[in-house]
Amino acid sequence: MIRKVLREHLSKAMREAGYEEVRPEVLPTTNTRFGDYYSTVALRLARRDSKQPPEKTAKFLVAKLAKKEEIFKADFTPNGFINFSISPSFLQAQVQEIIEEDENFGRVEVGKDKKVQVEFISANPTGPLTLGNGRGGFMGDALANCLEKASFQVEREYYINDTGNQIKTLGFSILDVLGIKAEDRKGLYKGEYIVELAKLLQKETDIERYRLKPYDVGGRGAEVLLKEFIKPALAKLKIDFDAFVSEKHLYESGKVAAALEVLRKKGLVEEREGATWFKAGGGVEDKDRVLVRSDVGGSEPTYFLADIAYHLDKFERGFDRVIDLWGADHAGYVQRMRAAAVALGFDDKLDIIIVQLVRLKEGGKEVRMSKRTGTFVTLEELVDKVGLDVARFFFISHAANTHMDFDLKVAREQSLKNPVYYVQYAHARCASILRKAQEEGFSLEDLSNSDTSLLKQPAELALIKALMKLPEIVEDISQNYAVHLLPTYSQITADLFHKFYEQARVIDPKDKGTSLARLALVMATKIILRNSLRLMGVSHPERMEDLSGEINN
RNA sequence: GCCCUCGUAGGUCAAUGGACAGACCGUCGGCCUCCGGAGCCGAAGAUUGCGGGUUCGAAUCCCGCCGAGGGCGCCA
Repeated sequence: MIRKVLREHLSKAMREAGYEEVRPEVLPTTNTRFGDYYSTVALRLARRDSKQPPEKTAKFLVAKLAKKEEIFKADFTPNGFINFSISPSFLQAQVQEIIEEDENFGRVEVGKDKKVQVEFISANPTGPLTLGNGRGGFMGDALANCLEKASFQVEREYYINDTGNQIKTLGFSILDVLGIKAEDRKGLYKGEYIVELAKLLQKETDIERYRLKPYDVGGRGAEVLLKEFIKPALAKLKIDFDAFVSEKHLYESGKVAAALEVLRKKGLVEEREGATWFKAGGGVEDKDRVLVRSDVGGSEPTYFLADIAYHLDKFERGFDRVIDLWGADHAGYVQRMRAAAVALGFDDKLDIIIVQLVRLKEGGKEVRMSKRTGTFVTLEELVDKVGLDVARFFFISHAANTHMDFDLKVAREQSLKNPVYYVQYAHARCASILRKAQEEGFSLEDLSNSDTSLLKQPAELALIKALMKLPEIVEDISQNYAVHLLPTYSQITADLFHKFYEQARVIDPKDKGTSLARLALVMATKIILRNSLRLMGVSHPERMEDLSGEINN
């Protein structure tokens, strides 16, 4: 990874110069005018030592840098930036490396010997998956893929909230459509799926038996819903989980009660007003949260206590890092979970990502989505309309904290000119060129041994610079969880490939050497695009025709 | 009322406190005797919601206001 190499060189130069900053930032430039990477250490140091102008520090550090003409050239500017340009010979060698590493290219070691858990979707088993679930689902899946690529041992988990009031409500809702009217029908779940669910339940069991026990009907309903609705949907969306953990099971196995004891032993618990409270500390009562409710005889634990038990369980399972992706409707809940994490000492191992909800629009007008009113678009409907690749790419393309609007009409109209096709087309084009080359009698077997030093055109070198950044992207995402960097990166790469294609003839029977070098570059591009698309869970067609059938509109 | 998040070209979004804020869609104008035109080249389009502050440097950090979304003590 070139960024790392530059960092190390700069770091060494700084140590030799007597500066403290051991791991200086080295960033890719946004403008090629300034080379390929740059560092602002000189500017940063100027803050500490105002007597030394940045330019002078930059000049001094550049002079200290070991001469590595075969890897990079360093320069400084009057305003104090240190700029690096990567040498063509280094770039040319990258093409061979990418081909040799193939599927493995992009792998980094940051997560070696570390276990990480990603918990995502965890949609309540009271209805089909929503667009918001899709956003969190695709992001969580892509994040898990990236963490794996960063050498973490990754586990994907779905937490099932299969207990509590919502289950009772589900039970009432099912009974209601079966003709057993609930007293208070206001909060009931509505929609086609409740009717379907009721039919399924009726078929498999004697509902009469449950007539007076809505909670049991709801419990069974949740099981069926998970099995018949949610899990098939996940399969269709190509999201795999390693584990489904049941909240109910946490209760049954005594883990919830055990968690309360842990808190009690640490002196974090207080009985007050008939309830049991978690003491947030700081001597302020208004941040305390209820662990065991008072209104049901002081015996019913809250979701909060169950969640503490759940997280304790996670860490008992030996994860070095736990990442929770929660919908924005849980944002207010983060603070109390964090407080519990601090009190129990796993704060530094827990990361909570809030994924903003998706606002649905129809022809520019907002449509309220609600399981209770039954007006919502399910993830499956969306995928049926625009295709899985488009849906995945679209949801991953937005940073988790941006509020996104989703207009099904627009999505359908735009699905054919979706940026995902731009990337897939570049991949198919690579495949096509390679096929053509074989027809023309070129052997693709040992492209990694072709003379890539013939790749000297600006468009060729620019493309290589993009290709070799994949490991940096993977490393960054494994640290900052910004999976939306992936679509952006793949688009930039595809863009540079298309530009290269337009101005450089790859297959030229009259110039075998250049042809082979360019074929190597095409092969390397194909590998990078394929690896990136895989990380996003998006298909990488050999021919664009392979995608037809993907869209059903 | 309080808390969290967001506000960037006409639209959808990028941009790790760094250099002249980048793409795509849309609009306008070009490019196929040749490896896939689902492509390429060019043009127009931005006072980064508004006002202050911190900094050598702010879309990014802090304060206030406006607008949007979400949440609010014992629902999950």
